[in-house]
Formats: sequence, C-alpha cells, structure tokens
Amino acid sequence: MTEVITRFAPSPTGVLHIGSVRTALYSWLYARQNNGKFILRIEDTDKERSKKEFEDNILDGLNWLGLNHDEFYRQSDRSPIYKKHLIDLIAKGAVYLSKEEPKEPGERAEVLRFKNPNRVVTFHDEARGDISFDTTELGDFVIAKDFESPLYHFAVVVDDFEMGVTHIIRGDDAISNTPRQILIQEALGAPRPIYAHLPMILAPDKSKLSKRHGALAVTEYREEGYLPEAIINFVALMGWNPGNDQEIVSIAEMIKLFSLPKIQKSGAVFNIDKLKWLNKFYIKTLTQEKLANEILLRLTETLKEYAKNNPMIFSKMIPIIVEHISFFEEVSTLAESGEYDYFFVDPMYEREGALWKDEKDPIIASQKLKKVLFLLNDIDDAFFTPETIKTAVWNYATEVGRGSVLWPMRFALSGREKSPDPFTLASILGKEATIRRIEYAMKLLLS
RNA sequence: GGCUCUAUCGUCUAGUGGUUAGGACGAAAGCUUCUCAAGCUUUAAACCGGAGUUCGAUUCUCCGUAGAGUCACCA
Repeated sequence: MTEVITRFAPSPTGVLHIGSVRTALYSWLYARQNNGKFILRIEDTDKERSKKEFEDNILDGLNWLGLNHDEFYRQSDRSPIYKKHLIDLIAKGAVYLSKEEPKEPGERAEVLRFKNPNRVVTFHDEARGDISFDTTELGDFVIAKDFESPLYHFAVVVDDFEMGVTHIIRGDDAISNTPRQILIQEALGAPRPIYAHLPMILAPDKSKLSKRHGALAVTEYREEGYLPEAIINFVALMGWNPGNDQEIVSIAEMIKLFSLPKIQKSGAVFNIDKLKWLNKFYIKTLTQEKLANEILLRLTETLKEYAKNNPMIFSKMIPIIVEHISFFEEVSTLAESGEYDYFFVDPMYEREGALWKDEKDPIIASQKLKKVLFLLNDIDDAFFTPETIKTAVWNYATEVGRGSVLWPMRFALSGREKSPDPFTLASILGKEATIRRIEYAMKLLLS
C-alpha cells in the first residue's frame, strides 16, 4: 500500500476564495483520511501576475481554516529542477527548440515546444468516470519560454512527479488540461496519478462566481465574523454529502466519510443564506468568553465603555445579541444604529410610542404601569429575574389584556418598537433602572 | 465555433427499473409571552424535452435542448 499524497496548488494571482477552499478541503480530507501527506505548492511561474500579498492571503486563509499542510513548495524556487527535465526531454527528442515570430510584445523568438505524438488520451476520473480527448488539436504546444522559465503545464507535471503526488484533486476547469499533462508525464516516464475533478461553484445566475456576486476572499469572511467551522461545513456540502440527511458535519466525520466517487458532477450555486444559517449554528456553540470577545470588538467606542463599566449588563446582553445575528459583523451595524443603547442609557421617545395599538388612552396606560410598578415593588432586588418578574406581572396582564400592559412596560424599558420581552429586559436593567424608566413613562404619558 | 463535461423543488442535495420522489436552506401559515429574534409544528415547491428498451422508466440507451468549462510564450 503506497502512501497517499495530495496537493493544493494555487497560483498567487488572486485571493483565496470559496471555490479554492473546497478544492483545498477535499484534497486535505483525502490525505487525512488515508494518513497521507498534503502538500501546498505555490504556482508562481507567471512572474508578472504573481504577488506576494496573494500568497500571504492564501496561506493566511488556509491556516485560519485549519487546512494544515505537511510540505510547502514554491515553483519559483525550483528552476534547476525544471531545467534538468527540460534538457532531459530534449535529449530524448520529446521537446525541441522552436524558432518563432513574436506576434506580441514580450514574446520570444525562441521557445521550447513539446513534440505532440498526436493521439487520443483516455484517463479515468474518480469523480466522473472515463474521459478521452484527441490531443491532435493541441499541436506542438509550448512548455517553456526558455530553460529558466517553464510554463504551468510543464511545471505542474514535473512537480507532481518529483513530489510523488498520487491523487490530483482539482477544479474541473483543469479537466481539459489533463490530456496534455498526461502527454508530458509519459514523456517524462512519470507514473499517472489518480485524477478527480471537482465541479465549479457558481453565482446565483449560474455564471462563474465572481466578486460582484458577493464572492469574498476567505479572509473577508473572517472579518465579517464567519467561523471557520461554518465555512468548512458549508463548502464541504457543496458537491459532497456524508450519505445521510446530516447538515452539520464535523471535520472528524468528514475525514471518516469523505469519498471521491460521491462527489457531485454538476456545478453548485453558492447560497449565502445557507452559509448564514450554518454560521449561526456554530456561533451558538461558542463559549461566553469567545462571544464576548467577538461582540466587544464590534461595539462602538461609547458602547465599549458602557460594557466595561457594566460587566453584568453586558454579559446578560450576549445571548440576546447572539439571537439576532448570523455573523458577527451585524453587531457593528446594530450597534451603530443605536440598537443596544437602551441597555445602558434611559431611552428618549415620543409618548405615542408607549401606547399599544389597541389601547390608545394615555391615562389608562399610565394606570396600568402604576400597577406594574406596584407588583414589581414586592420583588426583592436580589431575585429580580425574568421568572420572578413574569410571575409578578403575568396574572394581572392576562386579566386586563396582555398587550395593554406588556407593550407600555416594554416600551418604557427600551423605547423601541422591537426589543426583547419586558421580563428579560427588566431583569437585565435591574430593579432600580426598571422602576425609574417606568416612572418616567408614566410621567410622559400624563404630560 | 471545435473539444470535454453536466442536467431531481428557487438553492444545496438524497434516492430507485415499480417510492405518497426524502432531507436542508429560503418562502408561507400557525403556536409559544405585547413587538422583534430564536424555537417548535404544518404547507407549498422538483425528476429539461422527445424517442427507444421494458409489463413498467425520474432511473438504462440514443437524439435534441439548455448550461458550464476549455481552446495562450496565464494558471
């Protein structure tokens, strides 16, 4: 039994996006499942377009997602290896120096071309079955600009050979490159690896996913407050499934259950709503400390100050905040729009707001609040919990009409049309602030 | 256009020569504390079309159609 070696081979000409993540994930899963090796190889043979910042972004993203590699290579460090094979192939007569007439600026007058044997190449794809191509149409393709500048197809084949890659798992945009790579492989005398081509990830309009469709870099999802577990789970289930109805799949389960033949053959449309749903699920599994950190990070300066000075209130707010978001950056928006202010500061509002839709008489509303105040007064400060508050007010509210009591009460506490329920709110604010706010509402109603 | 690949609810998908074609996201309705959110329950929602094989095709074959990828001295 030979060792399984897979690789992820991005070119640093762009950021790490969702589609690449899936390719990396599947390669990684396959290696881990088989106790094999996962190689990360930066394909930077295009000196013009390759940028260090993109390489950093890719490394950063993979690291954050936990897709750790066992070996790392950069093609630009491997020139002598490509050169050696180039010379070798020339000696064998498989490659020749070709005189050219440059058609565009930058083109060479002499390049290295591969002597195409012009035959039909058939290969097996673990995800799709057998595929064959007639390579005649390719002609004698260029494999290097010169001995120091190999082109993609050549460098890939040499590297996969030299690194002992056994399984090539990559996007199906590379499927039509495979025959020519096999040709080079055969000239090199390299064994043929096992191929598995993954379908593309598409935008909602079925076109190729791009930035304008909301396809962000993985690092941007991180900044938006998505969790790596959610991204991995989401991406894994686009084009693969564990063989049952499970939607939440842990990494450990994926490693156990992953299988190449189960990979979907058609492209999958990126569905941000499902990602959000998954992210919300994983957010709920976070500890209080982690939640507090993520939230605190995204509060306004004022709110941060309040939170620091009122740790009890802040910690009680956390479950409420979490309930309303599916990714953490939403906290920023909510915080900036003043959504959390009433937890710390007595709200200001128009008196009409405190009136329930079915009970518009301010005098009656005020009387009901007075009764609420009276009922609340019996509760000891130390036992001011949602349960005790509810018990105190509930019967009375039910008797006279819940909305006519609870709406003004809740509005007095929050000053908002929408908010958590009055019992939770009151318990967070504490007895003193609750009474103060209700008294203020009564005054306002009678003014 | 040539070549290659693909085709089940709006989306991600399960599944089978005979099924009420299953699940999830989203949507709608209801319930649960007045509002919001969450949660729970329920509902609507699909086998691209046409031939053929067959007692019977969503499933197998062929032909259409549609979509995608690819055709560089990019990767």
